[in-house]
Amino acid sequence: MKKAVAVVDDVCCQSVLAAPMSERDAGELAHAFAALADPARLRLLSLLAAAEGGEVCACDLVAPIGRSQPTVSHHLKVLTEAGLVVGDKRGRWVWYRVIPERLAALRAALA
Amino acid sequence: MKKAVAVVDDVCCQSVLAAPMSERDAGELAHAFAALADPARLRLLSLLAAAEGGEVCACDLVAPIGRSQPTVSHHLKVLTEAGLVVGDKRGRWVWYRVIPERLAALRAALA
DNA sequence: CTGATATATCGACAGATGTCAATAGGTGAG
DNA sequence: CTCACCTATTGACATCTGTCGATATATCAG
Repeated sequence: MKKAVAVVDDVCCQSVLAAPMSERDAGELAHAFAALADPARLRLLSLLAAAEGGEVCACDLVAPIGRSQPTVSHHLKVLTEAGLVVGDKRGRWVWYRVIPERLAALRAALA
Repeated sequence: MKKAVAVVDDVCCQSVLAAPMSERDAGELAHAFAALADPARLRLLSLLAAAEGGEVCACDLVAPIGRSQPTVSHHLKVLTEAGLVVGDKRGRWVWYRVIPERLAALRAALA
């Protein structure tokens, strides 16, 4: 039984620069970088990272991003599936926070 | 008169995590990450980085990537416009190499 | 000049992606 | 229970993107 982030756990640790990549590895890493290849998602990440307590209610993410609520929800889903953020449901609200280890893994892939 | 890489020079140095990003900055950074969001381009980067001398003739990049010559040329153009590689024309051939500072800048944006 | 080779560009097309309006699902207040 | 509110999903649509075949451009050999 896989956890939500398990699908991307194995993209963590090899560098693009170390040795020629297989098509499969490159595809997985490309999918991870694709999660960063959108302005709305980068802004969501920066809002979460800069927040006090490290987490923000989804309801407070719609207005700053300047997109509709469904669009923001969509981007949060993409970030979640990429393992970059995680959402915690508390009553009616969902609080999102960055998963720094995942960002570090992508950073390491460029080193 | 701008140089080829000048258009992306200003995406270098701010971190996603430091503070909320503007839509404009996020758009530029997203465009940079988009260059990494393709398996063929990641494989091209890894081939260049792993090569002795740090450079490879474009003619030797087509077969390993498993795409047509026009497709590889297209990806090399995308990487070039993103400032990640540079091509040096020598006679009939073009030798490509990675620009490590540019990769480092993207890495820094995740730190 | 002519032909061969390397690279880039063009045109076309299928598939992926970002966006919104409408709506569904879930939760708490009264 | 009923209503208001937050979040996610669905459906539709325009745009972007990766790919290839065909072709253009450039360079060198003979």
